[in-house]
Amino acid sequence: MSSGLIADLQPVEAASALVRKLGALCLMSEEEIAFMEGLQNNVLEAEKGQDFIEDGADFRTTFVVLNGWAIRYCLLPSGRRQILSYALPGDILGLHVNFRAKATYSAAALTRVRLAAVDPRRMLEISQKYPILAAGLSWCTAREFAILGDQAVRLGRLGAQQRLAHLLLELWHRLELIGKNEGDLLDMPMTQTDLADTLGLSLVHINRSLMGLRKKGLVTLHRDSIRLNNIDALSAMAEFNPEHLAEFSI
Amino acid sequence: MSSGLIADLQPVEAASALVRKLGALCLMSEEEIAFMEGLQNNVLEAEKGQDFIEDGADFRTTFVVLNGWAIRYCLLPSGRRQILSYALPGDILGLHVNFRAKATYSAAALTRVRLAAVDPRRMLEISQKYPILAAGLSWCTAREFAILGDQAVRLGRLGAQQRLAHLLLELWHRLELIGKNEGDLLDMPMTQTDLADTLGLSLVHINRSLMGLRKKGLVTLHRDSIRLNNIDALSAMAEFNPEHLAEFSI
DNA sequence: TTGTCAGCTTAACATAGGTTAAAGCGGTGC
DNA sequence: GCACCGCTTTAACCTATGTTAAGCTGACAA
Repeated sequence: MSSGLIADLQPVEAASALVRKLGALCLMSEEEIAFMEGLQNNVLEAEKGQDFIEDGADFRTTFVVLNGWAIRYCLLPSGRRQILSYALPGDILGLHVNFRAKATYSAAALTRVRLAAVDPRRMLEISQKYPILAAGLSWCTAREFAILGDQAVRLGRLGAQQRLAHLLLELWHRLELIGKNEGDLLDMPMTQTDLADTLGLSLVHINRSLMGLRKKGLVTLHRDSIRLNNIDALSAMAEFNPEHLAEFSI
Repeated sequence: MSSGLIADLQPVEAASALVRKLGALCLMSEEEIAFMEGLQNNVLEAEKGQDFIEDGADFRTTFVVLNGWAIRYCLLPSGRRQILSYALPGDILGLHVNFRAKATYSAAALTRVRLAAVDPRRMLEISQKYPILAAGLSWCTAREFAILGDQAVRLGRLGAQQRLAHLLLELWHRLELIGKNEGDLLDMPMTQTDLADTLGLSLVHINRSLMGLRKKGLVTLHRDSIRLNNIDALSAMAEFNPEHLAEFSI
């Protein structure tokens, strides 16, 4: 089928999403890259909707998201759910699980997702042997904090349309960093129920707010994606601060 | 409130709430204890209300709270404030600041507070040289995540009285671990305006909710403290999960 | 083709919480 | 002792969001 010319070969993803992400942040040696890739050999797959971390259960594995989306969430005794954050390709779940006995949140696959399972002791090993990688992981941690902080700001101090716009902008910027956006078109694998549980609103009000943004011409809705028609206007109305997700500078 | 510059802080003598906290979690060698104590030599003092970390500013110092309370918060362009978390004695602010150029939140003294300023490179040094300490710090990080996650749950999925009760229980449990509670009496250095900005409510509604909890006999209000009359009943009504703050087990 | 099902949309009505305003209350400085 | 000031408390009224309920739509399978 192939003509045998090198030029005909399909470019293969040269590196895992995590290595590409870290590579965008700091200059890694061949050895460091090899080590990080080696960490991700134990690959698991979770079906859409499947839980792979459970709040309160023993939790001694670190997961790296290879592709697909996952959510971190808490379930309350009353049955209400709060989604804490979205995990995108290259994100790490349970980076600081180390010796903590129990998970403090659950995680589930939002789409079919491929995960690398890593022994957290190997993550500690990184800190001891590879200072550059350690700095990169530390940056990932700081970023996770900033993302969760922004989530608290949305929930505490923004109105419904603002919350929606703010979340869409966060996801758009994060996908931008890992090169998974097509212009201003944003992938939307989550349902409106998921959005409601993320933004502390009811399903009905999520729909109202989405229609409100559409009526203002700020977004265009598609089946599994959403177009951000005016990122500047959205950022202004949502009081969004992209600095919190800003790229690395040494 | 003030200029927020580190240079404004008053230098005073050293102490070590953090070593006591870590000591409760893991067995440290003399050398490790000495190292941790040595980190906390550069002591500063912040007046009540004084900012010492500013969102967006260059941020290359890690702070250890020696005594007093601080808050982490974000200010929105509209002027609204969201308090993200309370920092108590032994807590670390900016543990993962490392090479991240800018702070993604502000921090201010809620009471007069004594802080140890640490070069974040020395925190990285810990990971390389002292595995036990590194595990302890990793535990601190995981705990901060759990606390911030609980804050998101409060804001997203609890009613006003539940949010209040949930926050009071969190603080009570955290103070319990560092031995700063007197029975069920909880220190309350924050104003009702602070509570409002923590819980995503208005000042008036915070007061209504507080009165509601009092009317139910769940709390007794004092000038600068609050008595939790029935921790079990409070935990049940707030759907509070103390496991998220549980103590260490190796 | 048709039935089913998950997810989306809309409407009518209910309520938790916001806003504004004003009074009370306990320190602190003069 | 008085005046001020930050903080708390309460009341009256308003609005954003929740709830319930009912169609709607498109995908998929029999």
